[in-house]
Amino acid sequence: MPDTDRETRSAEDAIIEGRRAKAARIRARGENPFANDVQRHGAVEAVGDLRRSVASAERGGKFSPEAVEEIARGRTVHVCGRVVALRSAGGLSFVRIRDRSGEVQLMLDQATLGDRYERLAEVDVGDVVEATGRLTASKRGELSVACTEIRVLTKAFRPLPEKWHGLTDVELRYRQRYVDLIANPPVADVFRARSHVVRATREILEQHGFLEVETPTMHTLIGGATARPFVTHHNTLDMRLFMRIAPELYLKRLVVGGLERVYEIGRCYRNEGISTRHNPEFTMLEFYQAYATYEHLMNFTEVLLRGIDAKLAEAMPEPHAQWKEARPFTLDQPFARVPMERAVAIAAERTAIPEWVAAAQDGGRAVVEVLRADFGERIKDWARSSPRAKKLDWGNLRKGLAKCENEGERLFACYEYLAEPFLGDDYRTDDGARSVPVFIKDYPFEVSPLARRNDARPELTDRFELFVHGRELCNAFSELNDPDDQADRFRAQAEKKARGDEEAMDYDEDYIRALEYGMPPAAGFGMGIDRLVMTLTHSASIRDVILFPLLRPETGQAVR
RNA sequence: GGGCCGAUAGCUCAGUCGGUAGAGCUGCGGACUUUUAAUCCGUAGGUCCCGGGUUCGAGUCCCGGUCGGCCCA
Repeated sequence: MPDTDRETRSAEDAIIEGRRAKAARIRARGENPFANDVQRHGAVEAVGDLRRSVASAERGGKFSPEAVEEIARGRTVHVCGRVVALRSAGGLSFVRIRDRSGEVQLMLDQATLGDRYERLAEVDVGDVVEATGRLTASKRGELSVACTEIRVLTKAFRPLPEKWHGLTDVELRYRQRYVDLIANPPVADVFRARSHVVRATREILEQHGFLEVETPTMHTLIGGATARPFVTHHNTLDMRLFMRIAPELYLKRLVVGGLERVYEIGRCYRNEGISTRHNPEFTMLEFYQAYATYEHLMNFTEVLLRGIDAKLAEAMPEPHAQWKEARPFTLDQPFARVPMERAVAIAAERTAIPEWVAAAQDGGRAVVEVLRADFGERIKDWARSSPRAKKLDWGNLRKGLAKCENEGERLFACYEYLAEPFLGDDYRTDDGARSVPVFIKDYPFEVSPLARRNDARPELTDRFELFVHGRELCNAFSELNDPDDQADRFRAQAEKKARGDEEAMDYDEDYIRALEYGMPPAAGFGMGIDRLVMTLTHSASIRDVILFPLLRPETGQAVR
């Protein structure tokens, strides 16, 4: 029962109709409202280059018309961009356009343009225009192109969001990122920063002799991390495939193969919840270096992060200065290095719970022993001992400990609930103003199925994670290259899986075979690029650094 | 998965005790030859997220749902 008569015309429809009518007028004159013959005027100049070309005429952000014109010497400039503001003062109009490099004002004078001045009525905010003219400045010191020509290159049918507030509806921002990027310029800066971060990462790794490689993203087994995978299917081979959760095992095969220093920056997929720190697909950097240990990699991590930040600062000085100021942490001083047992002991002391403080004198393991016994009634006193104790997530600490199957998992659980939430508070600069990144190192082997055991204390592994202001950023270790030990660890994982652990790894026979050919001693490193960009640009959500984050599909939207 | 919060014009937001749906920006018409969120005059624009309930009457109260945000897992 179609009911077309009931069709209502919304305000937006009316605007779109008006803009289509303007496009029709342009067509009626014999011009194309979707023209693609820009180059007939010669090369288009980036407005950022124009601005730089007359930089010496600038004083305190303002340009003097005489100084600009003297430098420009009447040369005709040719610019293209999107109209972001439109103001008319009668016979003189101002059009602000933006291209990838910045913004510039166009001045349109009725006396100069004559009849063509009226065509300005066909231009709306949001249109893409082309203009030619000579470089000058307005009386108020705004760098401007005094136009001899302007035309619509691309007519925008839909109106942009409100000019002052921009687009703030978070859902719309993610669903229509193209609008977000136009309406909210700082958003575009974050994605420019992301590109610089990835490039800087490549440059630094190349400098250190690493080879970039690409390994499969569709795996037949689950490995390299503990996470639930996405499952897919290959028709011809009638084979189940998993989207990779990590590239680790393939990269280490390449170390066996003699490439010695390899890295990959690529998409990984984890079939888990969505949060401000998790998107189902994300970008991971992993690198592997033969003849290095996790101690080397701690040093290199500091070099890498400072190097990336320095290159970002060089590429985007103004936004970087703002981000750096807003950061609650600093990269400028040596990162803290704390064994996990020590981190637990320190955290226990800070709770001021007498039993815990006493146990902490004998180290983190002793604290774990105290917690191993049932909390019983003591939990009431414990939880009230201090402001720090009140902040502990007691319910999950208890639940987490109950699930543990061994000493290593218990130490890790204690670390996770006692120490990790406070890393940003506990490791600070001398003046206390900012947090200092901290390497937590020497993880129990039971929670590190691919890491090499410590020679002196085989119940620990040569592994670290880096936390920047409490946010996990990197995970690295000396690689386990003993095929028999690795086979044992895989078996333990397979048993976990058989008991219903959906995040456990599969037994990878081919990987064991590779290790049996001999992998040189090596250390490997993983870092989430998304989280790194969040950290450096002081973004609150991973969705602010992923152009098109996963969202539920739109519902109830009629096809337009 | 749980808790809290939100959804009203294209955008940003008000909407009192349940009683005719509001503003600014945008749009449209007009004035203005140096604007900078231009200004001034006029004018148009609504599936109040969806479904149900209570009521003489629901944007408002109740129930269910959808989508989103934040926090926790």
